Amino acid sequence: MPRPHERDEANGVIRQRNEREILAAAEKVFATHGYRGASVQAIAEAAGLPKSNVLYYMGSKRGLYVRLLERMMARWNVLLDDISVEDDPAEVLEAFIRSKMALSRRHPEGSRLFAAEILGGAPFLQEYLRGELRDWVQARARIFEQWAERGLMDPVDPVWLIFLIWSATQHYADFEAQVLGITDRKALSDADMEHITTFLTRIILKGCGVTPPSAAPG
Amino acid sequence: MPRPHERDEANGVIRQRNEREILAAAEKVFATHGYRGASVQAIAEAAGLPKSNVLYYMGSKRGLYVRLLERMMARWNVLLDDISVEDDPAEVLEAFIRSKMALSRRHPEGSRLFAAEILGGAPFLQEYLRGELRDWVQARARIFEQWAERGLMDPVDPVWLIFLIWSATQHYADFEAQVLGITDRKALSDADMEHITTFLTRIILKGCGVTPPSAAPG
DNA sequence: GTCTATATACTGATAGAC
DNA sequence: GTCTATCAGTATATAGAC
Repeated sequence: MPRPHERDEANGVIRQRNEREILAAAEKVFATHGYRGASVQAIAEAAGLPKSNVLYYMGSKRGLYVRLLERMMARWNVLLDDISVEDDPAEVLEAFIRSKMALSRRHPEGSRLFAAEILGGAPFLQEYLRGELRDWVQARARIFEQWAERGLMDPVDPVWLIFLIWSATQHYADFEAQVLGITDRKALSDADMEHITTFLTRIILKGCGVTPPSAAPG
Repeated sequence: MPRPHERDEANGVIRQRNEREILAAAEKVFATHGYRGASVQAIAEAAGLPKSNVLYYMGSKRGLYVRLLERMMARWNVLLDDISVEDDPAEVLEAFIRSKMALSRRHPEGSRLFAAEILGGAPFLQEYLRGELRDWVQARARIFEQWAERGLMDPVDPVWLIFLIWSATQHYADFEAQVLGITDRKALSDADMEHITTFLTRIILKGCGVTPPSAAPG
């Protein structure tokens, strides 16, 4: 009878911790170097484990990468709650900008991993972009159009508006190195992020003719 | 006396053409896979040349990459003409957005190459970001502030405004795969780019309280 | 100037000792 | 479950035939 397997609970704990370490390390390495440029060796070193351990836990480099993409999509999906024509445009747009900024803030490596995947032509995410995400964008776009018909905002192209919000908010994760270099910072503080969120909300809401929430009576 | 070297002009033409092919191919491959992920082999195949030919012309992978980054910075510098407090904010901001969109349009691979470099922490561009580019941003920022003091635009943070314009315009090159997937297009047409430029100009100018050029009397 | 052959290091993945 | 040793394949770069 093998002795080392006796305490399964303990091993489960070790496994959990190692998997967490590997996923965190891999997210960073894939985000920095892209799929091809990332090596299992580099991931293992960042996780403080031998290379074969990483492959033992994750099966393959490809499987690990797909798992990370799916984890990021899941985080993303949390934000994708439905909206209705009856909602207040200002509140919805501000919540949209704010939650997207919070996601970039909480998961900068995941955001960069996603960006690297898109930059490389989205070889693993074609299906997601042309399916789930397209449907989500078009549903929101229809609501924006109805708001414009009701005179609650300018008749701007709703899809370009969504892309504008995405690009403006992702920028602070994806181009962090540029932002920090130019502004002579070592990191963006919570206060910085709050200022940027307020700034973007203000420009975008005013830019598409949405009345701020405070001015709209209940 | 060696014979093959007689016609230097002809060889010069071949060299020029090969170098051009290699640079174009390398820009694409580096943009797609990042520095580490790109292989000289893949670049050579894309250029239709043997691998050692690429290294013969370019010296090393690293040298080729740096040369491409510098070429992109040079293209960029063309846009960096000085502006003055006396200029019209609406005209300057529109020209800024329009020229940046044109650059993304003309050199999408270069734009993605730059994006991949920043995404990976800008290991080759630290100096440029903290020097030349920072100075350029701060000079423009000061002008924007003076415009705000004169009541020509809202007192928004000028640096965040520059980042907003950069992110919104770069998006259509860097995240092209996402834009095409979601909007069910095979490519962005010139008309699309013109619509997007008009859209962004409208939102951003209105968003920061700049009066459009037509409304401002000479 | 151009290309084949090769040197040396590293890649993802696996077999097998413990 | 964990790690060492090793596989075949590919990486950058160069030496040398033509």
